[in-house]
Amino acid sequence: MDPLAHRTRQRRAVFRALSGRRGFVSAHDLYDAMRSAGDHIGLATVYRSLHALVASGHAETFHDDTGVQLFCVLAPAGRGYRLACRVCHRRVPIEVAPVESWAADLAADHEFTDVHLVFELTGLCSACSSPQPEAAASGDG
Amino acid sequence: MDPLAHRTRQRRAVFRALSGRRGFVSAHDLYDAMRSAGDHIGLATVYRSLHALVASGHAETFHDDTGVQLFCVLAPAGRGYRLACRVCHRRVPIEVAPVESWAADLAADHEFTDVHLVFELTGLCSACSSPQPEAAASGDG
DNA sequence: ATGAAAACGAAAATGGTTATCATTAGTGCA
DNA sequence: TGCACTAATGATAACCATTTTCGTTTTCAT
Repeated sequence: MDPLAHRTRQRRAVFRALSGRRGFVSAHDLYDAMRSAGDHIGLATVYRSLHALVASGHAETFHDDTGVQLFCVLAPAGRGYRLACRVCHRRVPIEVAPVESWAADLAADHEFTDVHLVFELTGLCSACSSPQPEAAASGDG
Repeated sequence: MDPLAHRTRQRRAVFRALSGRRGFVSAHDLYDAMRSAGDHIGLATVYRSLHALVASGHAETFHDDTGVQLFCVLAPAGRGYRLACRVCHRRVPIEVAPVESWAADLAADHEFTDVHLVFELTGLCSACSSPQPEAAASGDG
């Protein structure tokens, strides 16, 4: 099934908006972005479309530390992973094969099947980290 | 630091109640159980105590498929990463150091700082994947 | 026992997600 | 192309887990 073959304009728009994102987004963020971009769409429709995309296997989702559900276009093996700057959104393609094989290996080792790997690596690129004030740099842990 | 050394009766009670549980519990479930058992305690206090336990490293928490936060006394491995079964929530502590160092290495290689690694590995454990009836407990996927 | 500070509990507030329902858009068929 | 039927939409209310509020109670140190 082709996600772009979805019946409605809105669902296609959601898929396109999600595809244009690097990394995971919350439904609300995507909604805000789409409205800002001029799309006329409702929050409920964004949620429905996102869930439809997940159900049909075109997107994946998980809940972050605060319980918010995040979405991302499904990354086929070997594609979609990247190192992204949280400030300027610069993306660096990375070779994630070792991690994937490590994960597959580990899962098989514990007799787990149907393994899902959610993986996202973000940071501040050299350009964005240089002039950053150091005030709130304290990471916990 | 001994979790039983917490200042208040309530916090001790929450720790004891959580310790008596085999798997993960939601704050509300624990609250209900404690009230049923005769404890006089408020919901907010259960949440506060649970979070304090997590913060002090005596419990761990994650969000299930529906976004509900579940708690459990800390597994021996300590770190937040694990391989988890999406059906029965059985967890296998995993050695994630190689991935962390790989990520740190990669980030440094690209001059990224303040790196965030979102990493989640889930699957179906041997018990849950073998005799899956496709009608009843079908995990959509 | 006494005072200051922290924790408590009940209830209200918060906020992300889902349900409702009148309306609109999309699909199949003549 | 036009019509009828069905599913999708969108504004808003409802939901519900979690957090905050705030007056009261408990704890810790003296």
